[in-house]
Amino acid sequence: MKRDVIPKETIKRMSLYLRCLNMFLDSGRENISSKDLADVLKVNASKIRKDLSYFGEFGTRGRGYDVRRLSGEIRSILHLDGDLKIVLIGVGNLGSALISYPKFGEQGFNIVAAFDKDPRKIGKRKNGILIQDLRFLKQEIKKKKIRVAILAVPTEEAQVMGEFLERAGIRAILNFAPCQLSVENKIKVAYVDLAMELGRLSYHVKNYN
Amino acid sequence: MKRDVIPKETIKRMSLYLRCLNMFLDSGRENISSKDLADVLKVNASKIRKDLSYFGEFGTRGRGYDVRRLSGEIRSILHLDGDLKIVLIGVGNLGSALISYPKFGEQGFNIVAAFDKDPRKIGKRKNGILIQDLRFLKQEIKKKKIRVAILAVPTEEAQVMGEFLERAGIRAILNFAPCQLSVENKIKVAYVDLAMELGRLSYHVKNYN
DNA sequence: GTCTGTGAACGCATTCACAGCA
DNA sequence: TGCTGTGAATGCGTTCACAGAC
Repeated sequence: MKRDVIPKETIKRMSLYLRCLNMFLDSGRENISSKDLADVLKVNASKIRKDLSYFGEFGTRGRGYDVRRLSGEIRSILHLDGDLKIVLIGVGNLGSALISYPKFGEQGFNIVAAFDKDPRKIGKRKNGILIQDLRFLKQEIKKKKIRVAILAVPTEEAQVMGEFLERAGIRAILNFAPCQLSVENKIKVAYVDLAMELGRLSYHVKNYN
Repeated sequence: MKRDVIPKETIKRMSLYLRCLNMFLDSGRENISSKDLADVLKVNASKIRKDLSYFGEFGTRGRGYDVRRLSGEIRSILHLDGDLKIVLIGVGNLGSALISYPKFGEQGFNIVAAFDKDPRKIGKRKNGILIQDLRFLKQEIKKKKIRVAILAVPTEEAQVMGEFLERAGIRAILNFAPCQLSVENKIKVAYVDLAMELGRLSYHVKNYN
C-alpha cells in the first residue's frame, strides 16, 4: 500500500498494538489474527489491518500475523528498536515520579539526563540520574544525541524552557504544563493535559444516565 | 442550536477555552472575540464558535463574548462550578505527585481522599490527605459523594482496582496504567498513556525533515 | 462595519464488504 | 475455509462562507 498519508491516529495506535503484541509474546503466543488483537483492545479488526497496511504487508492470509515479527516491525516503525533517549526538564514531584517510573525502561524509553533550575537539586541524583544545571543542557543534548524532551516544569516556565529546548536542538517535546507552547513548527509537541481529561470526565458524570 | 450530538472533541476543547478565558479574566479583559481566542490557542475561529454554539448562544454579534459570563457558562457545562471531588487510588511516586499538584485546585479539581494497599503508607498523610485502607473505599465514596477516580497503580493491579471502583459506585476513571480497563460501559474511562505519546514523538523524530 | 451562529461543503478516519492468497 | 489487504461507502469533525444581529 502507498505510504504517503498516514493518519495521525494510526501512529498513536501503533504503540497500543506494540504493547499488546509484547504481552502476547511474553505469554508464548506465536501467531495472532487481527480479530484477536481487536478483541483485547476493543476496537474494530479491520481498523487494525488497515493501520498495519500503511506500513507494509506483515500478515499471512489464513494464518494472521507472526507475533515476534510484527512486534519487531512496529518497534522499527516507531524507531524504538534502539532505546529512545529522553531528557527530563524539571525534577519536581512529577518529574521525580517520571524518572522513577519503571515501565519506561520496559517499553524502550530511557531518561538519560535531567535538569532543574533549583540550585538545591543540582548535583543530586534521582534514580541514578544526575540532576544538572540548565547551563549544560545544550552540550549534554549534543553529546548524548538526545532528540526528545519531557517538560515537567511549572506553567509559568514552560514557554521559556520550550524555547531553550528549541535552541538546544530538541526535536520533540512532551509537555505536562497546561499551556500551548510556541516553538518552531518542525518541533513536534505532545500535550498531557490532566485538566482537559478531568473536565471531560466531569462532563460525562454530569450527563450520566 | 440543537444539542443532540456534541462531538467528543468539542467537550475536550471546552476545558481549553475555560483555561484561556480565566487567563484573560485575570488580566482584566472583559470582552473577547472568537478570533482572539483562536489566535492564542492556534485553532480556527469558526471551530470555537461552533463548539460554543452546541451549548447555547453566548456571544453578541459585532461585540464578541463577555469573558466572565462565558467562563461561567463553560464551568457550568463541564459541571466544574462546584469543586469536582476526586478519589486517588495508589499513592506511589505518581500518585504523590498528583496529590501535591498545585494547579489542580486552581482549576476546580480536588483530591478529597486517597487509598493505597501498602500498610506502611496507610494512616500517613500526603499534602493533608489521609491515606486510607482500601477496605474503606466504598463507604468513603458514598459519604463524600465522589464520582471520579484517578487510578495510579501498577499495571497489574489496574483491572482489579477498576472493578473495585465500579462496585463502589464510581462513574468516571482517569487511568494512568497502560492497559485497557474492562468496566461496565456507563463508566467513562480516560487514559493517560505516556508510552503512546512518546511513541508518537519518536516516530516523528525519525521522520524529521 | 464587526463579529456571531450555522447550514453546506469538504476532508479525514472508520467501517464495510469482498477479492485474493494460504 | 480462514484471514489478510484494500477499494468503496459511510460517518464524523472541521472549515467555509454568509445571513443576520448589533
